[in-house]
Amino acid sequence: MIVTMSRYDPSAFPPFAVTVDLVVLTVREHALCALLVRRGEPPFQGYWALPGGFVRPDEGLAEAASRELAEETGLRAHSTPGQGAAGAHLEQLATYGHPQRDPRMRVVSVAHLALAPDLPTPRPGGDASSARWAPVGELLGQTPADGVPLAFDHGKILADGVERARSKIEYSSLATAFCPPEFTVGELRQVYEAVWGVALDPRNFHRKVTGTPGFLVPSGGTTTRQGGRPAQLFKAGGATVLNPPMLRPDS
Amino acid sequence: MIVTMSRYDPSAFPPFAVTVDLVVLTVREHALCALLVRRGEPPFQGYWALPGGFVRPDEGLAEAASRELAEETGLRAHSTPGQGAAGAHLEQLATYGHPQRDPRMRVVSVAHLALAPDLPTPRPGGDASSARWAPVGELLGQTPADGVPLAFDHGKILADGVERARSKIEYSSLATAFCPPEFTVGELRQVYEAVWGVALDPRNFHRKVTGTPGFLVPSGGTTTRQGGRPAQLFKAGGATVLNPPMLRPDS
DNA sequence: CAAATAGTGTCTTTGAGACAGTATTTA
DNA sequence: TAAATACTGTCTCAAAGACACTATTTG
Repeated sequence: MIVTMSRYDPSAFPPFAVTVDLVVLTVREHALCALLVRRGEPPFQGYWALPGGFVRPDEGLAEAASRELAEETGLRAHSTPGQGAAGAHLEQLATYGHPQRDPRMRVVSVAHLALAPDLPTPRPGGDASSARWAPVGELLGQTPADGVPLAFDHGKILADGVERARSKIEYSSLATAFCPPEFTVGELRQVYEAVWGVALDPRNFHRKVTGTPGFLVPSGGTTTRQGGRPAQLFKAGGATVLNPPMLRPDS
Repeated sequence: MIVTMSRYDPSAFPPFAVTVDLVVLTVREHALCALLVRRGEPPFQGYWALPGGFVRPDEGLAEAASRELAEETGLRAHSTPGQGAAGAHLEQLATYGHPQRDPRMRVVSVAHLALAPDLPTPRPGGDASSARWAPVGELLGQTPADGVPLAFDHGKILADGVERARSKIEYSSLATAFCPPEFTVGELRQVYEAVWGVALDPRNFHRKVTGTPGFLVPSGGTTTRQGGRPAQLFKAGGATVLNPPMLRPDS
């Protein structure tokens, strides 16, 4: 497939397929989990893969990612944090275009990262034969026992997405994207603990997040769904950048 | 150009052109500057644009960006900081794929960010009729008087690249990519001041960078090229992540 | 000499981490 | 009652910002 082309003549261009792949993350049962779908046909038939699909001729990249997300999960996407409910945070992650990443032809994939609160049960969309939430710890070589790798270069894409999420909750309010519309400080702390895989001091965490301007806004109510003394309920505040940032231990 | 396709059949895919565009930044005369080339043909004939070109059928995205960088500047790219000399830092920035971003056809551009030390004079590559280093302050609406916008969506791409550079020198050693192989603490401070557009206290800056483990390594020599008392020369150290980070004033 | 840049020291304030202690619920 | 979670306060240490001071060059 050699195509003669001049540098400024797009009518003679080498043809590529462009897809979007999604790293959809949530926190369930104190673990960071990613949405996977099982491939129904070759290549990599029977392997688990990230959800995704072709970008249509007349839609933008974010639009395609948003459409795929809705097809796979029913979530509506937005790029500002704090909506909760049936919404997920969605942002572009990176683009993967190794010439042989798809054995059939040249495919460039624009990966996106979606962060969502815990959802009922995965809803397989399109023609994927099934879908599941997989703890990322079991997928990223930390537990190589479970070891069937993901299809294509999706293991690398997932690792990049997880790393992006881990670093972004340090200096942004994105951790609230993993929470329902109203949540307690303890629930937010469990998000940080699950995403970072560390234990945080509940007392210092409380002082920190309630003292960071614009991070949390009291919603007025309280809840005892975590047991113990009733906890104040909060909504995400208007701040998107945290100043000072949350500090990840060790690193 | 409507193409019938099934979700998993890439032999019936909607055709896209894929390009790489480069945000090449350097610091000259105390100002952050970007490399621009003038377009020789429509659309946007006579406008300034970011350098870039088509990805070839058998090359990867980083490979294409590296090739374009060499064609436009003669720089060899690497993705680890501190090489200096004829090398530039190169990393993927983001991908831009609005359906109408190129009036001729559907083009998806994978933008890359390159950081280079001050270079002799721009070397127009390919068939660009000329090239220049433009101070980014004059391009980003901060001085709207100079006001001819860039071609396509390159103004947005440039803004995203500058923002990436500004934030990345906070927590990484990337500022050394703007320096020659050996440099003084004062020269490194001028890089931070030019990229951030602020004045920093030379004494606190000196204490900070020399106290951050792995950031700088004394090379043994001294220089008086900045005037005044001879200054120690340093090379970039092995650290890529700065802990604690450099703090940008105000923000 | 003055002026410029390099480098050190010192004080104050902010904030992170450790952790004691109190408050309010459920079992 | 014990146990769990929510929250407040206090101490210590690290580091950022302000800035006085000394060191070594050029003009």
